Amino acid sequence: MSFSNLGLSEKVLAAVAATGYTTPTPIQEQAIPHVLARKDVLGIAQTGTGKTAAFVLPMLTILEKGRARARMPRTLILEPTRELAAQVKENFDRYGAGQKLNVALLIGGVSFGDQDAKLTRGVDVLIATPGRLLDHTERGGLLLTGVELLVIDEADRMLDMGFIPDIERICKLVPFTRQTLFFTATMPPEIRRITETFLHNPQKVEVSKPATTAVTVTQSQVPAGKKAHEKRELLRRLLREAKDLKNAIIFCNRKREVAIVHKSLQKHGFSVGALHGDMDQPARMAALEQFRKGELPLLVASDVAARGLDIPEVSHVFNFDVPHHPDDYVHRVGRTGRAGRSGTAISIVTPLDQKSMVAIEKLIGQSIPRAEGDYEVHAEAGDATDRPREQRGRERSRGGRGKPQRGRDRERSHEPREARPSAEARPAPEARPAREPRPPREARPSPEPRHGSRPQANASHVPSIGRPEPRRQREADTEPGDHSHLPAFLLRPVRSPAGA
DNA sequence: AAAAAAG
Repeated sequence: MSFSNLGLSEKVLAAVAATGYTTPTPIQEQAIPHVLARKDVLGIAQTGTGKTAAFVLPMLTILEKGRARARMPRTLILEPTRELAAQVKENFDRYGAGQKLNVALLIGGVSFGDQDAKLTRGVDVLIATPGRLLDHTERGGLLLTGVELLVIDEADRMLDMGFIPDIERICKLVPFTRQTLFFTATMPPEIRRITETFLHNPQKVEVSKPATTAVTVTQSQVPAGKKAHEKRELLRRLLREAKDLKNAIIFCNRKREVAIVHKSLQKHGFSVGALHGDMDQPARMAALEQFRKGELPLLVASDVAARGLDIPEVSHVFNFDVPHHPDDYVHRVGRTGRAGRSGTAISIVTPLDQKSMVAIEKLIGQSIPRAEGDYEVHAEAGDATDRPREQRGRERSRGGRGKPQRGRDRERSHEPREARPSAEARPAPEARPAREPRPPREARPSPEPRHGSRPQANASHVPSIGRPEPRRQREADTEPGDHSHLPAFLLRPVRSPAGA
C-alpha cells in the first residue's frame, strides 16, 4: 500500500514524498479515502498511530479548491492542549508548504491581537484550544458559520479535562451540514453519547490500540525512599549512569514537583528545561523547542508532555514519580522507543507506589524488572542526615502512619498471591509490612539481572555519561558548584550556580 | 491525587 492510492492530490503527494514517508499507517490508509469522500469519520486511535496526518493530508487536498473569507475560517480543528495544537499547525506548515494556505493557531497564553489580525485576513485552517476559541467568538472577531469541516481530536482527553461543554457550545456555532472528523482513543459512555449527536452516519475507523509499551523499550524500576531529596539524588545518579543517554524526559506527577526537580537539576549543573501548564506560554514553547533541537538534553515535565507531543529520538524516559493512572505510564513511556527505535524507561518507585506499579504491570501485561546495579533504599528510620528543609510539606507522608498502613497491610494479606502478576519480579519488599525495619542488606535477595546478559550499568563502561558519586558522598548530597563529574553535553553552559 | 485550559 502506498499514499498514491488514497486519492490525495499531486501537491500533497509530493509534500509527503519530500518528508520521506512512503507507506501510510493503518489509520491513514483507512481514514483518508473517507475524508476525501466527505464522510464523517469516527476514528478510534491513540496518539503515535499517525492520526494527525490522517486528517491533515486529506484536508490539504480538500482545501486546494476555494479560498477563505475574512473572519470565517473554512475548517476548524479542536485540540486539548496548546502544544498539541501547535504541533498540528506544524503538520500543516510541513505538508502544505507548496500551497498558499492561511493557517491560524488560536491558543491561550499568547497575544490575542495577533490572532485577531490573522482572522481578519481570512484563514483556511483554524487550529484551537477551546477556551481561546470561545473568547474570540464571544468578542465577535470570529464567525464559525463558514466551517465546512470540523475536527475534534483527542475527544476522550477533552472529556477528562472537562472541555465537553465547551465543545458542545462550539458545535452549535458551526453549520449542521459540516463534515466532522472525530478522534478518540477510548469510548466511554459520555463520548459515545456525543458521537451520536455530533456525527452523521460516521465511518468507523479503528486501529488496534497500543495499550502496551513498545517492545523496543527497556523498562526497569529502581527502589527509592519516599523522601523527595532522596529521589532527586537517585535521579542524578541514574542520569549519570544511564547507558547511551542522548536526551531524556523526566516526568513528575505535580507541577510543583516539576519546578523543584528542574531547579535542583539546574543547581547540580545539568542542562535541563521544564514544561508544565503553569509556565507562561513563551517559556513552554521555548523549552519544548530547545529540547527538540537538542540544545537542552533533559526536560522535566508534567503529563502535559505525556501524550501526543512529537519529540523524535528520545532515548530515555524517567518517571521521577510513578503515575497514579496506569494509562499515563503507557503514554509517558511511549515518548521513547518510537518508530522501532530503542528506548529506555526507568521508574523511581517508593514503597507508596507499589500499588500503582502492580496496576501498571497488569495493564502492560508484563512485569517491570528491577534495574541492574546497586540501587538500594537508604536507611530511613532515624536517619540522622535528614535536613529540616527537606521535611517541609512532608507531613502527609510521615504523619498518620498507623491507620492507613494497617489498612494497607490488611489488604495485602487478603490478596491472593497468584493474582499479583509481578510478585515474582519483586520478591521481598512489598511482602513485608512497611513498618518493620528493613533487614540488613546481606539478608535481602540481590536484584536479579532481567535483561539477558547486558553488562551492569557501571559508569566505567560508559565514560561518556560520567562516573557515579561514591556512596558516602551521596549521603551528604553533592556540592552544587562541582560539576566535574558531568559529561559535557549534560552540563549547563552557564557555569555559575545561578538561581540557587 | 493531579494535570490540562480563558484571564
